Amino acid sequence: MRPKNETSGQKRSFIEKARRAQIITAAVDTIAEVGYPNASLARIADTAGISKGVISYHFAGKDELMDQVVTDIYTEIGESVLPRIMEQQNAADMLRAHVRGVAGYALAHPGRMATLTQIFTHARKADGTPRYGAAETEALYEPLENLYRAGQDSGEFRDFDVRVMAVTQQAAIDAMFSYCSLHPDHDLMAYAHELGELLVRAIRADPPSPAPM
Amino acid sequence: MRPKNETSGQKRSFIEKARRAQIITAAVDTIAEVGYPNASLARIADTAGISKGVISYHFAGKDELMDQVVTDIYTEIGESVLPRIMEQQNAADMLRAHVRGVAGYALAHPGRMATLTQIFTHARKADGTPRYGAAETEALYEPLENLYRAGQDSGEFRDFDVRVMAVTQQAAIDAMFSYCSLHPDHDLMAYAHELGELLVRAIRADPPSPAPM
DNA sequence: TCATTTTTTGGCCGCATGGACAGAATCTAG
DNA sequence: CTAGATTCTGTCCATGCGGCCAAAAAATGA
Repeated sequence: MRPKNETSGQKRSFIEKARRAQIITAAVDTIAEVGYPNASLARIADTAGISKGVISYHFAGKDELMDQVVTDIYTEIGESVLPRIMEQQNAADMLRAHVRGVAGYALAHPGRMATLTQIFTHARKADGTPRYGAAETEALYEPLENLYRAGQDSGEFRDFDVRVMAVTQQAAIDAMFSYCSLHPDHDLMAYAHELGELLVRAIRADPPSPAPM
Repeated sequence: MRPKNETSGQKRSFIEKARRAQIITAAVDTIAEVGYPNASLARIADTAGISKGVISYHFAGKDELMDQVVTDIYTEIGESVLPRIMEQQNAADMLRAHVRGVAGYALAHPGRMATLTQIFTHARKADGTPRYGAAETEALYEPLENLYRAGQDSGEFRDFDVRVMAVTQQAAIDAMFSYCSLHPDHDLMAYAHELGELLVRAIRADPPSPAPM
């Protein structure tokens, strides 16, 4: 029986939420450590120190659990990065803030970002097609494209295909995490700084003249 | 018993090679169609129209089969793209030729490229770690970095971190394929052209003056 | 032709997975 | 204290995997 969450009120609901949160945390840690394909329900339960059946009790299945993990991390990233972007004064700095902000979040919450990409790349539906496909990535591209267009309107950025650039920027950021997790000696923030510069130069407007001093 | 391939000579060897090639082709087609996680030996054998045991007879295991698939496609790409790069006269055009050359190969051999990335991202060793990791990607980055350095030496390119750029370019190309396979309406060559421009601009030297006519 | 070798078949094995479930343990309310 | 609801445990199950193998089939060579 799933809990009713109706008349029982606050305390029951709190326990319920706490258990779910605990399981989600265990899922994140497990995926980050052993990768999605090896993060079985049994292993996640083991990490949480509970029996496997508890997961089935609190979640409809592995799919719902992964959905929760994704939305949890996703909203957390947004809350962390968006303010940093909004405090910038121009589009180029916003772009740089995006790259560095995401990198900063990854540093502050090791494994969270890796877990997200693990789920995105490995989770599949029953028929074998990727579970998080076009719709989810579209949500990532849209704000980037708005940023590009704002820069184009203000004259900061040249004319370019915003969709290609959005795909490229997102892929470049993903690759940054993959590479830095594989080569821990490479400083992530330094990488982010360099990548931000690459991206800005790729789309900035041509300087009308050799800017005089 | 595995064949000896010693005194028996040509004909036996030819049959052996043909079977292996047939199986490899079936593996590529299967992975491209249903994705690596669903491309079981049984399914690959089914695609090839043979019994599952034949694969075990001609290959040591799934790992060796995948190794063959990877090296086959990989050398084929090199043979297709390298000449196009070499006929260019400067580093920027070489970079553009690289992007467009890989895109052209993907168009000429649908599924091959997707299969390669499928194997890279999903194939795992027994312990769960990725089977194709740092060493394989390093082989991809090295020629790119040499190209960048040549451009830097000639003054075409500015000073930048060649490693970050190599990772970024490779990731951008991978993303191009992922995106275009998900959105078949988006023209791949047009995308490649746009991406080439983005990448060149990201690293080209600052124009010393508004180039006079 | 027929013995020998090479190749293929189809089924079996051990293993791991996600999910389901009966029953035990725990908590809550009267 | 007790009855009932809630939560947890451990086990069982069907499924699908890669790999293995005995025996059938086909190819080869004398």
